[in-house]
Amino acid sequence: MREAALELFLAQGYDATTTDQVAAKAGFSTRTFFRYFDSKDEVLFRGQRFWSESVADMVKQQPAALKPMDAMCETLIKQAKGFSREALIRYERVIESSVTLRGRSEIQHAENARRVAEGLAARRGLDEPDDECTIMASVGLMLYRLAVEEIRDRGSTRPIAALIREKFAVLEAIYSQVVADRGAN
Amino acid sequence: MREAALELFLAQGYDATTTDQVAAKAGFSTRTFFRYFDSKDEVLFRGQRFWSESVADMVKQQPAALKPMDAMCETLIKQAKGFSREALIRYERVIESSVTLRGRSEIQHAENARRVAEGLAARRGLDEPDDECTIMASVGLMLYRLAVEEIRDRGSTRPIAALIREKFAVLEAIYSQVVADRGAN
DNA sequence: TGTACATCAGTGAACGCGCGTTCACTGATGTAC
DNA sequence: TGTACATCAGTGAACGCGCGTTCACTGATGTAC
Repeated sequence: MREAALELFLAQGYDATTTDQVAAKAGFSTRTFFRYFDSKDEVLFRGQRFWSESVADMVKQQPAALKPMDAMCETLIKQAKGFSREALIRYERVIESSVTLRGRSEIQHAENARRVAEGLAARRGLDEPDDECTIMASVGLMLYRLAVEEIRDRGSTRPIAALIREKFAVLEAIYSQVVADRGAN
Repeated sequence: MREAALELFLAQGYDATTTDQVAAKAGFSTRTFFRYFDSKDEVLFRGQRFWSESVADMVKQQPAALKPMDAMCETLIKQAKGFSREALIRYERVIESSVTLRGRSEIQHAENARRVAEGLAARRGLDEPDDECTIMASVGLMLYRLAVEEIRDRGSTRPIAALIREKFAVLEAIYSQVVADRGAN
Protein backbone atom coordinates (compact mmCIF):
# COMPACT_ATOMS: atom_id res chain seq x y z
CA MET A 1 0.00 0.00 0.00
CA ARG A 2 2.78 2.37 1.01
CA GLU A 3 4.71 1.58 -2.14
CA ALA A 4 1.67 2.12 -4.38
CA ALA A 5 0.95 5.40 -2.64
CA LEU A 6 4.48 6.71 -3.07
CA GLU A 7 4.53 5.92 -6.76
CA LEU A 8 1.23 7.63 -7.43
CA PHE A 9 2.07 10.64 -5.27
CA LEU A 10 5.36 11.06 -7.11
CA ALA A 11 3.81 10.76 -10.53
CA GLN A 12 0.69 12.88 -10.03
CA GLY A 13 1.31 14.81 -6.85
CA TYR A 14 -0.28 14.07 -3.51
CA ASP A 15 -3.34 16.28 -3.85
CA ALA A 16 -4.18 15.00 -7.30
CA THR A 17 -4.10 11.40 -6.10
CA THR A 18 -7.23 9.99 -4.49
CA THR A 19 -7.32 7.32 -1.84
CA ASP A 20 -9.35 5.27 -4.30
CA GLN A 21 -6.46 5.26 -6.74
CA VAL A 22 -3.97 4.23 -4.09
CA ALA A 23 -6.15 1.40 -2.87
CA ALA A 24 -6.89 0.22 -6.39
CA LYS A 25 -3.23 0.24 -7.36
CA ALA A 26 -2.37 -1.79 -4.28
CA GLY A 27 -5.17 -4.23 -5.10
CA PHE A 28 -7.47 -3.33 -2.23
CA SER A 29 -10.77 -1.58 -1.86
CA THR A 30 -10.91 2.00 -0.62
CA ARG A 31 -12.65 0.80 2.46
CA THR A 32 -9.62 -1.28 3.28
CA PHE A 33 -7.26 1.65 2.91
CA PHE A 34 -8.97 3.29 5.85
CA ARG A 35 -8.73 0.13 7.88
CA TYR A 36 -4.96 0.41 7.70
CA PHE A 37 -4.49 4.15 7.82
CA ASP A 38 -6.46 6.67 9.79
CA SER A 39 -5.98 9.26 7.10
CA LYS A 40 -4.56 9.76 3.66
CA ASP A 41 -1.30 11.23 4.92
CA GLU A 42 -0.61 8.54 7.46
CA VAL A 43 0.49 6.30 4.62
CA LEU A 44 3.55 8.55 4.45
CA PHE A 45 4.15 9.49 8.06
CA ARG A 46 3.58 6.14 9.73
CA GLY A 47 6.76 5.14 11.50
CA GLN A 48 8.34 8.49 10.73
CA ARG A 49 7.72 9.48 14.31
CA PHE A 50 10.86 7.87 15.59
CA TRP A 51 13.25 10.06 13.68
CA SER A 52 13.27 12.69 16.37
CA GLU A 53 13.73 10.23 19.22
CA SER A 54 16.51 8.55 17.37
CA VAL A 55 18.34 11.81 16.70
CA ALA A 56 17.90 13.05 20.23
CA ASP A 57 19.33 9.82 21.64
CA MET A 58 22.24 9.90 19.27
CA VAL A 59 23.13 13.45 20.24
CA LYS A 60 23.29 12.42 23.85
CA GLN A 61 25.49 9.46 23.04
CA GLN A 62 28.12 11.31 21.08
CA PRO A 63 31.44 11.44 22.95
CA ALA A 64 31.26 14.05 25.70
CA ALA A 65 34.45 15.63 24.38
CA LEU A 66 32.73 16.76 21.17
CA LYS A 67 31.54 20.35 21.18
CA PRO A 68 27.77 20.67 20.77
CA MET A 69 27.76 21.80 17.13
CA ASP A 70 30.15 19.00 16.21
CA ALA A 71 28.08 16.46 18.09
CA MET A 72 25.06 17.58 16.13
CA CYS A 73 26.83 17.49 12.84
CA GLU A 74 28.04 13.93 13.41
CA THR A 75 24.62 12.85 14.60
CA LEU A 76 22.84 14.23 11.58
CA ILE A 77 25.30 12.57 9.25
CA LYS A 78 24.80 9.26 10.98
CA GLN A 79 21.04 9.67 10.84
CA ALA A 80 21.06 10.62 7.18
CA LYS A 81 22.99 7.46 6.36
CA GLY A 82 20.04 5.43 7.57
CA PHE A 83 18.12 6.21 4.37
CA SER A 84 19.00 5.48 0.81
CA ARG A 85 19.54 8.53 -1.33
CA GLU A 86 16.76 7.44 -3.66
CA ALA A 87 14.27 6.97 -0.85
CA LEU A 88 15.15 10.37 0.54
CA ILE A 89 14.66 12.12 -2.78
CA ARG A 90 11.35 10.42 -3.45
CA TYR A 91 10.07 11.24 -0.01
CA GLU A 92 11.15 14.87 -0.19
CA ARG A 93 9.66 15.34 -3.63
CA VAL A 94 6.32 13.98 -2.49
CA ILE A 95 6.27 16.26 0.55
CA GLU A 96 6.98 19.20 -1.72
CA SER A 97 3.99 18.39 -3.89
CA SER A 98 1.40 19.32 -1.30
CA VAL A 99 0.65 22.16 1.08
CA THR A 100 -0.82 19.82 3.67
CA LEU A 101 2.23 17.58 3.62
CA ARG A 102 4.51 20.54 4.06
CA GLY A 103 2.50 21.45 7.11
CA ARG A 104 2.79 17.95 8.56
CA SER A 105 6.45 17.94 7.76
CA GLU A 106 6.95 21.29 9.46
CA ILE A 107 5.32 19.95 12.60
CA GLN A 108 7.74 17.07 12.44
CA HIS A 109 10.70 19.43 12.09
CA ALA A 110 9.58 21.45 15.08
CA GLU A 111 9.33 18.27 17.10
CA ASN A 112 12.80 17.24 15.94
CA ALA A 113 14.26 20.57 16.97
CA ARG A 114 12.63 20.36 20.37
CA ARG A 115 14.04 16.94 21.06
CA VAL A 116 17.49 17.68 19.78
CA ALA A 117 17.51 20.74 22.02
CA GLU A 118 16.66 18.45 24.92
CA GLY A 119 19.48 16.14 23.92
CA LEU A 120 21.93 19.03 23.88
CA ALA A 121 20.64 20.21 27.24
CA ALA A 122 21.18 16.75 28.70
CA ARG A 123 24.80 16.82 27.50
CA ARG A 124 25.27 19.96 29.51
CA GLY A 125 23.56 18.59 32.55
CA LEU A 126 20.54 20.88 32.19
CA ASP A 127 17.00 19.73 32.87
CA GLU A 128 15.48 22.10 30.35
CA PRO A 129 17.02 23.38 27.14
CA ASP A 130 18.12 26.96 27.50
CA ASP A 131 18.21 29.52 24.72
CA GLU A 132 21.59 28.32 23.50
CA CYS A 133 20.46 24.73 23.17
CA THR A 134 17.30 25.71 21.36
CA ILE A 135 19.17 27.89 18.92
CA MET A 136 21.87 25.32 18.26
CA ALA A 137 19.28 22.64 17.63
CA SER A 138 17.22 24.82 15.30
CA VAL A 139 20.22 26.03 13.38
CA GLY A 140 21.73 22.56 13.15
CA LEU A 141 18.55 21.07 11.74
CA MET A 142 18.26 24.00 9.36
CA LEU A 143 21.71 23.20 8.00
CA TYR A 144 20.62 19.60 7.61
CA ARG A 145 17.53 20.73 5.71
CA LEU A 146 19.65 22.87 3.41
CA ALA A 147 21.79 19.86 2.59
CA VAL A 148 18.72 17.80 1.82
CA GLU A 149 17.27 20.57 -0.33
CA GLU A 150 20.45 20.75 -2.33
CA ILE A 151 20.03 17.12 -3.25
CA ARG A 152 16.32 17.44 -3.86
CA ASP A 153 16.36 20.63 -5.92
CA ARG A 154 19.74 20.89 -7.52
CA GLY A 155 20.24 17.18 -7.92
CA SER A 156 23.64 17.34 -6.28
CA THR A 157 25.31 13.97 -6.55
CA ARG A 158 27.69 14.53 -3.68
CA PRO A 159 27.18 12.28 -0.67
CA ILE A 160 24.79 13.72 1.87
CA ALA A 161 27.43 13.43 4.57
CA ALA A 162 29.73 15.75 2.65
CA LEU A 163 26.95 18.26 2.12
CA ILE A 164 26.00 18.32 5.78
CA ARG A 165 29.60 18.78 6.81
CA GLU A 166 29.95 21.54 4.28
CA LYS A 167 26.94 23.48 5.53
CA PHE A 168 28.23 23.32 9.09
CA ALA A 169 31.66 24.43 7.90
CA VAL A 170 30.30 27.35 5.91
CA LEU A 171 28.33 28.68 8.86
CA GLU A 172 31.40 28.37 11.02
CA ALA A 173 33.42 30.26 8.43
CA ILE A 174 30.79 33.00 8.33
CA TYR A 175 30.99 33.43 12.05
CA SER A 176 34.75 33.23 12.29
CA GLN A 177 34.63 36.28 10.05
CA VAL A 178 32.02 37.93 12.26
CA VAL A 179 34.06 37.25 15.39
CA ALA A 180 37.21 38.58 13.80
CA ASP A 181 35.44 41.78 12.71
CA ARG A 182 33.97 42.24 16.16
CA GLY A 183 37.43 41.93 17.67
CA ALA A 184 38.84 44.48 15.25
CA ASN A 185 36.45 47.23 16.36
CA MET B 1 -14.73 39.58 6.32
CA ARG B 2 -11.06 39.28 7.26
CA GLU B 3 -11.79 40.43 10.78
CA ALA B 4 -14.68 38.00 11.21
CA ALA B 5 -12.52 35.18 9.91
CA LEU B 6 -9.67 35.95 12.29
CA GLU B 7 -11.97 35.99 15.30
CA LEU B 8 -13.58 32.68 14.44
CA PHE B 9 -10.29 31.02 13.54
CA LEU B 10 -8.81 32.13 16.85
CA ALA B 11 -11.77 30.97 18.90
CA GLN B 12 -12.45 27.63 17.20
CA GLY B 13 -9.36 26.90 15.17
CA TYR B 14 -9.11 27.22 11.41
CA ASP B 15 -10.14 23.69 10.49
CA ALA B 16 -13.16 23.71 12.75
CA THR B 17 -14.44 26.93 11.19
CA THR B 18 -16.47 26.69 8.00
CA THR B 19 -16.59 29.27 5.28
CA ASP B 20 -20.32 29.47 5.98
CA GLN B 21 -19.64 30.63 9.51
CA VAL B 22 -17.17 33.26 8.40
CA ALA B 23 -19.53 34.63 5.78
CA ALA B 24 -22.47 34.62 8.19
CA LYS B 25 -20.50 36.41 10.87
CA ALA B 26 -19.46 39.07 8.39
CA GLY B 27 -23.06 39.46 7.23
CA PHE B 28 -22.66 37.94 3.79
CA SER B 29 -23.73 34.77 2.08
CA THR B 30 -21.26 31.95 1.56
CA ARG B 31 -21.47 32.52 -2.13
CA THR B 32 -20.15 36.03 -1.62
CA PHE B 33 -17.19 34.79 0.41
CA PHE B 34 -15.94 33.03 -2.69
CA ARG B 35 -16.43 36.10 -4.78
CA TYR B 36 -13.87 37.89 -2.65
CA PHE B 37 -11.47 35.06 -1.90
CA ASP B 38 -10.42 32.23 -4.15
CA SER B 39 -10.08 29.90 -1.22
CA LYS B 40 -10.62 29.67 2.48
CA ASP B 41 -7.01 30.42 3.33
CA GLU B 42 -6.69 33.44 1.11
CA VAL B 43 -8.60 35.41 3.70
CA LEU B 44 -5.43 35.16 5.79
CA PHE B 45 -2.67 35.30 3.20
CA ARG B 46 -3.98 38.04 0.93
CA GLY B 47 -1.48 40.86 0.93
CA GLN B 48 0.98 38.81 2.93
CA ARG B 49 2.94 38.26 -0.26
CA PHE B 50 4.84 41.50 0.02
CA TRP B 51 6.63 40.64 3.23
CA SER B 52 9.44 38.93 1.39
CA GLU B 53 9.91 41.67 -1.18
CA SER B 54 9.91 44.25 1.52
CA VAL B 55 12.54 42.43 3.58
CA ALA B 56 14.72 41.74 0.58
CA ASP B 57 14.67 45.41 -0.41
CA MET B 58 15.45 46.53 3.09
CA VAL B 59 18.44 44.22 3.31
CA LYS B 60 19.85 45.76 0.17
CA GLN B 61 19.32 49.26 1.50
CA GLN B 62 21.05 48.80 4.82
CA PRO B 63 24.31 50.79 4.98
CA ALA B 64 27.01 48.98 3.01
CA ALA B 65 29.31 49.19 6.00
CA LEU B 66 27.13 46.80 8.01
CA LYS B 67 28.27 43.18 8.00
CA PRO B 68 25.69 40.83 6.47
CA MET B 69 24.43 39.29 9.70
CA ASP B 70 24.04 42.74 11.24
CA ALA B 71 22.26 44.03 8.17
CA MET B 72 19.83 41.17 8.45
CA CYS B 73 19.29 41.63 12.13
CA GLU B 74 18.47 45.31 11.68
CA THR B 75 16.21 44.58 8.74
CA LEU B 76 14.22 41.97 10.60
CA ILE B 77 13.78 44.28 13.55
CA LYS B 78 12.54 47.04 11.30
CA GLN B 79 10.18 44.66 9.54
CA ALA B 80 8.82 43.30 12.81
CA LYS B 81 7.99 46.79 13.97
CA GLY B 82 5.54 47.11 11.11
CA PHE B 83 3.05 44.90 12.94
CA SER B 84 1.40 45.38 16.26
CA ARG B 85 2.31 42.81 18.86
CA GLU B 86 -1.33 41.82 19.20
CA ALA B 87 -1.82 41.33 15.48
CA LEU B 88 1.31 39.24 15.34
CA ILE B 89 0.22 36.96 18.17
CA ARG B 90 -3.25 36.48 16.75
CA TYR B 91 -1.91 35.69 13.34
CA GLU B 92 0.69 33.24 14.62
CA ARG B 93 -1.83 31.48 16.82
CA VAL B 94 -4.21 30.99 13.94
CA ILE B 95 -1.46 29.59 11.73
CA GLU B 96 -0.56 27.17 14.47
CA SER B 97 -4.13 25.87 14.64
CA SER B 98 -4.03 24.15 11.29
CA VAL B 99 -1.78 21.81 9.37
CA THR B 100 -2.69 23.37 6.04
CA LEU B 101 -1.88 26.84 7.27
CA ARG B 102 1.47 25.70 8.57
CA GLY B 103 2.16 24.37 5.12
CA ARG B 104 1.23 27.66 3.48
CA SER B 105 3.27 29.49 6.02
CA GLU B 106 6.28 27.28 5.40
CA ILE B 107 6.08 28.02 1.69
CA GLN B 108 6.08 31.67 2.59
CA HIS B 109 9.15 31.25 4.80
CA ALA B 110 11.01 29.46 2.03
CA GLU B 111 10.19 32.31 -0.32
CA ASN B 112 11.37 34.82 2.27
CA ALA B 113 14.66 33.01 2.68
CA ARG B 114 15.18 32.87 -1.04
CA ARG B 115 14.65 36.59 -1.47
CA VAL B 116 16.70 37.60 1.51
CA ALA B 117 19.51 35.46 0.15
CA GLU B 118 19.19 37.38 -3.12
CA GLY B 119 19.33 40.64 -1.20
CA LEU B 120 22.50 39.56 0.56
CA ALA B 121 23.99 38.44 -2.74
CA ALA B 122 23.25 41.85 -4.25
CA ARG B 123 25.10 43.54 -1.38
CA ARG B 124 28.14 41.52 -2.30
CA GLY B 125 27.80 42.22 -5.98
CA LEU B 126 26.84 38.66 -6.84
CA ASP B 127 24.20 37.81 -9.42
CA GLU B 128 23.16 34.62 -7.70
CA PRO B 129 23.23 33.87 -3.99
CA ASP B 130 26.09 31.55 -3.13
CA ASP B 131 26.09 29.03 -0.33
CA GLU B 132 27.07 31.63 2.24
CA CYS B 133 24.23 33.94 1.35
CA THR B 134 21.69 31.12 1.43
CA ILE B 135 22.88 29.92 4.79
CA MET B 136 22.96 33.39 6.30
CA ALA B 137 19.46 34.11 5.07
CA SER B 138 18.04 30.81 6.32
CA VAL B 139 19.73 31.10 9.68
CA GLY B 140 18.75 34.74 10.08
CA LEU B 141 15.11 34.04 9.39
CA MET B 142 15.26 31.06 11.72
CA LEU B 143 16.43 33.37 14.51
CA TYR B 144 13.57 35.70 13.69
CA ARG B 145 11.12 32.77 13.89
CA LEU B 146 12.52 31.78 17.27
CA ALA B 147 11.93 35.29 18.55
CA VAL B 148 8.35 35.21 17.30
CA GLU B 149 7.76 31.80 18.82
CA GLU B 150 8.96 33.02 22.16
CA ILE B 151 6.26 35.63 22.12
CA ARG B 152 3.64 33.27 20.79
CA ASP B 153 4.32 30.32 23.07
CA ARG B 154 5.90 31.64 26.19
CA GLY B 155 4.05 34.93 26.18
CA SER B 156 7.25 36.89 26.56
CA THR B 157 6.41 40.56 27.08
CA ARG B 158 9.79 41.83 25.96
CA PRO B 159 9.78 43.91 22.80
CA ILE B 160 10.26 41.85 19.69
CA ALA B 161 13.26 43.96 18.72
CA ALA B 162 15.05 42.96 21.91
CA LEU B 163 14.27 39.29 21.34
CA ILE B 164 15.54 39.33 17.78
CA ARG B 165 18.73 41.07 18.81
CA GLU B 166 19.15 38.57 21.60
CA LYS B 167 18.82 35.53 19.32
CA PHE B 168 21.42 36.95 16.96
CA ALA B 169 23.70 37.68 19.90
CA VAL B 170 23.33 34.20 21.37
CA LEU B 171 24.25 32.54 18.10
CA GLU B 172 27.25 34.81 17.79
CA ALA B 173 28.27 33.88 21.33
CA ILE B 174 27.93 30.19 20.53
CA TYR B 175 30.21 30.58 17.56
CA SER B 176 32.75 32.79 19.25
CA GLN B 177 33.14 29.83 21.59
CA VAL B 178 33.42 27.43 18.65
CA VAL B 179 36.02 29.62 16.96
CA ALA B 180 38.02 29.94 20.17
CA ASP B 181 37.99 26.16 20.69
CA ARG B 182 39.04 25.55 17.11
CA GLY B 183 41.93 27.92 17.57
CA ALA B 184 43.01 26.16 20.76
CA ASN B 185 43.46 22.79 19.05
C1' DT C 1 -11.47 -37.35 11.28
C1' DG C 2 -15.35 -34.57 11.69
C1' DT C 3 -18.33 -30.97 13.54
C1' DA C 4 -19.14 -26.35 15.72
C1' DC C 5 -17.76 -22.08 16.74
C1' DA C 6 -14.59 -17.93 16.98
C1' DT C 7 -11.66 -14.74 14.81
C1' DC C 8 -10.30 -11.71 11.58
C1' DA C 9 -8.91 -9.59 6.87
C1' DG C 10 -11.40 -7.57 3.50
C1' DT C 11 -15.58 -5.60 1.37
C1' DG C 12 -20.08 -3.03 -0.70
C1' DA C 13 -23.06 0.46 -0.27
C1' DA C 14 -24.66 4.44 1.46
C1' DC C 15 -23.80 8.61 3.76
C1' DG C 16 -22.09 13.17 6.14
C1' DC C 17 -19.34 17.02 5.50
C1' DG C 18 -17.09 21.09 3.83
C1' DC C 19 -14.74 23.35 -0.01
C1' DG C 20 -15.36 25.44 -4.16
C1' DT C 21 -18.04 25.93 -8.77
C1' DT C 22 -21.84 26.83 -12.00
C1' DC C 23 -26.05 28.91 -13.53
C1' DA C 24 -29.23 32.14 -13.51
C1' DC C 25 -31.15 35.76 -10.97
C1' DT C 26 -32.33 40.48 -8.12
C1' DG C 27 -32.02 45.11 -7.06
C1' DA C 28 -29.45 49.18 -6.36
C1' DT C 29 -26.70 52.82 -8.48
C1' DG C 30 -24.92 55.33 -12.23
C1' DT C 31 -24.99 57.29 -16.87
C1' DA C 32 -26.76 58.88 -21.50
C1' DC C 33 -29.82 61.64 -23.88
C1' DT D 1 -37.27 65.91 -15.12
C1' DG D 2 -38.01 61.55 -17.05
C1' DT D 3 -36.93 57.30 -19.58
C1' DA D 4 -33.76 53.55 -21.08
C1' DC D 5 -29.94 51.02 -20.49
C1' DA D 6 -25.46 49.40 -18.35
C1' DT D 7 -22.91 48.00 -14.50
C1' DC D 8 -22.03 45.66 -10.60
C1' DA D 9 -22.38 43.83 -5.57
C1' DG D 10 -24.67 40.25 -3.69
C1' DT D 11 -27.44 36.00 -3.74
C1' DG D 12 -30.13 31.10 -3.91
C1' DA D 13 -30.00 26.69 -5.25
C1' DA D 14 -28.02 22.85 -6.90
C1' DC D 15 -24.01 20.25 -7.71
C1' DG D 16 -19.19 17.81 -8.07
C1' DC D 17 -15.60 16.01 -5.48
C1' DG D 18 -12.78 13.57 -2.22
C1' DC D 19 -11.99 12.33 2.60
C1' DG D 20 -13.43 9.61 6.11
C1' DT D 21 -17.32 6.98 8.68
C1' DT D 22 -21.04 3.66 9.61
C1' DC D 23 -23.53 -0.58 9.08
C1' DA D 24 -23.88 -4.95 8.02
C1' DC D 25 -21.89 -8.58 5.51
C1' DT D 26 -18.67 -12.66 3.32
C1' DG D 27 -15.40 -16.12 3.38
C1' DA D 28 -11.12 -17.95 4.81
C1' DT D 29 -8.41 -19.79 8.66
C1' DG D 30 -7.79 -21.50 13.15
C1' DT D 31 -9.17 -23.87 17.37
C1' DA D 32 -11.87 -26.86 20.66
C1' DC D 33 -13.68 -31.17 21.61
